[in-house]
Amino acid sequence: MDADTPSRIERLCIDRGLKMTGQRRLIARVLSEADDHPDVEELYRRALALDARVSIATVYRTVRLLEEKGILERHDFGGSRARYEPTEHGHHHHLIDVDTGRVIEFEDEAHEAVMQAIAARLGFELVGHRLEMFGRRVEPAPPPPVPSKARRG
Amino acid sequence: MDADTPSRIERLCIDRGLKMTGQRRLIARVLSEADDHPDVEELYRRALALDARVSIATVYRTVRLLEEKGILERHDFGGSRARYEPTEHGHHHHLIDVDTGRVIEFEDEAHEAVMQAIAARLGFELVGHRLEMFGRRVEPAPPPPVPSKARRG
DNA sequence: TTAGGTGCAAAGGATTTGCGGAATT
DNA sequence: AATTCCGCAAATCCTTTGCACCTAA
Repeated sequence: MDADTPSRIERLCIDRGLKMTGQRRLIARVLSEADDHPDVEELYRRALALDARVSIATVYRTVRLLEEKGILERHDFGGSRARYEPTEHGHHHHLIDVDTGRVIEFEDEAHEAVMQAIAARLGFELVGHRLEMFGRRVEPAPPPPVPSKARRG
Repeated sequence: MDADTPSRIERLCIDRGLKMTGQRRLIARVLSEADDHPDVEELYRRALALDARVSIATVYRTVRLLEEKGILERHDFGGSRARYEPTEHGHHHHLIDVDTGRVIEFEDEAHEAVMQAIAARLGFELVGHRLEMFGRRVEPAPPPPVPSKARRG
């Protein structure tokens, strides 16, 4: 993606009337190019690699702002820090590979339907829900010698 | 529950060979009597009310120990601190009332089945999962003057 | 007796914030 | 020009820990 072309997230920011500074543009670009679920530390690292004129405080502030604007979603995948991803593709959930830490996204209509049904049964209107599954690959090749970084929250 | 009768949690601790100190007995009792999902601060408060000889550090240590032993489950309901509940009744999940903060527990076989199916479809063996729903009570009375509820993402 | 638990206060890690200077509309 | 933002460092919040003392087994 060209550095001068407004990134997808930058466009969203503009649409919502946010003042676009150099650092916001930068962070928006990093977010737009991410296809994973980075934490603030990681976003900061990626942003720094493109332009050193950012502070981690600004990344925190921006990420928070974008979450409030509905542009970003915050997740808790069990680690100690929050991880973010752009709100875009329809409602989906996450399967975390407990051996590698890799996050697989998925959506499932049956599941959505069940959610609605459960809420209704309990007398509630569903305004949101969150699902994380933790799994282990079924009979993969013998696991690599990479020590799993078991971080606890 | 009599203060001298071992609480349910205390029994579990004994079964797992944990050294039972006065503070552990106390915390075990508080946990056994809780039917909600208190955070450490709250557990500490309740314990203090029964016996002042506890420190919050011990509550933190105990809660962590019991979680490692599988006696407690830690939850993240969106607030800033972790909340705990005894591991007991079968696998269940939580519906958080977004207006009152109240937590409703439920279990649902259909949902469990769907979980398994999703994991299998993705080539994983399910080792755990976490589900939280956020909802709002549906009132039987006619809807308020504001007709359309703008769906927020 | 001895491994392990406890209290206190200090340390830690993630995130927020006050403030003076700087950039955007 | 007015408003909002940024960087820095200090502050917060929740949680963990080092250390000296205490206690269950």
